[in-house]
Amino acid sequence: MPELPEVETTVRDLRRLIIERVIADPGVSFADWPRIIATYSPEVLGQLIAGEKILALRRRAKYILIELSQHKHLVFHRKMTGNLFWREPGAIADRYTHLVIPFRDGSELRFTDLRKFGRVYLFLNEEELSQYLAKLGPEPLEDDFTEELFHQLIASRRGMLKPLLLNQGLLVGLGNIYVNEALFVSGLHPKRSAETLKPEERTLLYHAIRQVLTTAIENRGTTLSDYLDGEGQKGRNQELLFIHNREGKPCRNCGTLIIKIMVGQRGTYLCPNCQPKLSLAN
DNA sequence: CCACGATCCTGCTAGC
DNA sequence: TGCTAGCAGGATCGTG
Repeated sequence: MPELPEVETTVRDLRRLIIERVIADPGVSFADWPRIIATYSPEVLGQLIAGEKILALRRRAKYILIELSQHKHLVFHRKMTGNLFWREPGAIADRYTHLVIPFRDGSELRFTDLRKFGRVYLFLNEEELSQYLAKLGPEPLEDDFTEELFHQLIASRRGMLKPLLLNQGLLVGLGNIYVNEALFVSGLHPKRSAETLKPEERTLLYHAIRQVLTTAIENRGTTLSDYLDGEGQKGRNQELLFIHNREGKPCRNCGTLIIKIMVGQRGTYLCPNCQPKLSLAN
């Protein structure tokens, strides 16, 4: 579930909440599903992070990067239903908690995940970290993600737009919700082959992607059912979605009823009027 | 390069 | 009401 805006919101929250806190010894106080920890056993992870101070938090793609000393990094990916939040000392238990990292002050970092797809990694140095992240494409909201770069990335791709934009090797951060939204905003059909786009259509898509992500961050992310921010609170972008999860409802632009189809095995919402199958001028 | 299916899990709900 | 098939913010791997 969490896509770029949700991960960004969580990172900003946790930055305020856990930087400077020191991890207790041992560094793992609860772990009931060892597979959640991808790189070590719960015991070894607990030893490796014990006594470490939280120095910085960053987001890369949909990963939350927590920097410790000597460039050690705790890295979380929440996949579909994972959440990461900070709790005060003595806070009541959260459902679906599978990993707890205690701080010396008694507060906790809790990783919850209904479906158990989420993962946590510990990388011991910059080298290990960057090697793991090397597979990822550029960040769509960074300054170096120029319109020119986007044109280059997709101009000669023959795949359908929808699965292409979900590919984190091409560009990162988009998931099912925001791809659906961005294609609607740019008036493009999800099954259009990227190579059939005219330059002006690629430009529309470029700006739609950035607009949709930026707006969602301003609204603290989209909570359809499971997503919670760094304090365990819901986002509010779900009220502003144009088409995602709005099958049978009127398009906010033209009133045509929104339909749902499957594209690349993912539920795909679109307005048949605003997103015609072929380009308008052919 | 591209499409498709299976896989990792649990919970909810549409449809019978 | 009760059951069950299918789907849900992701990503990876194998096949053709």
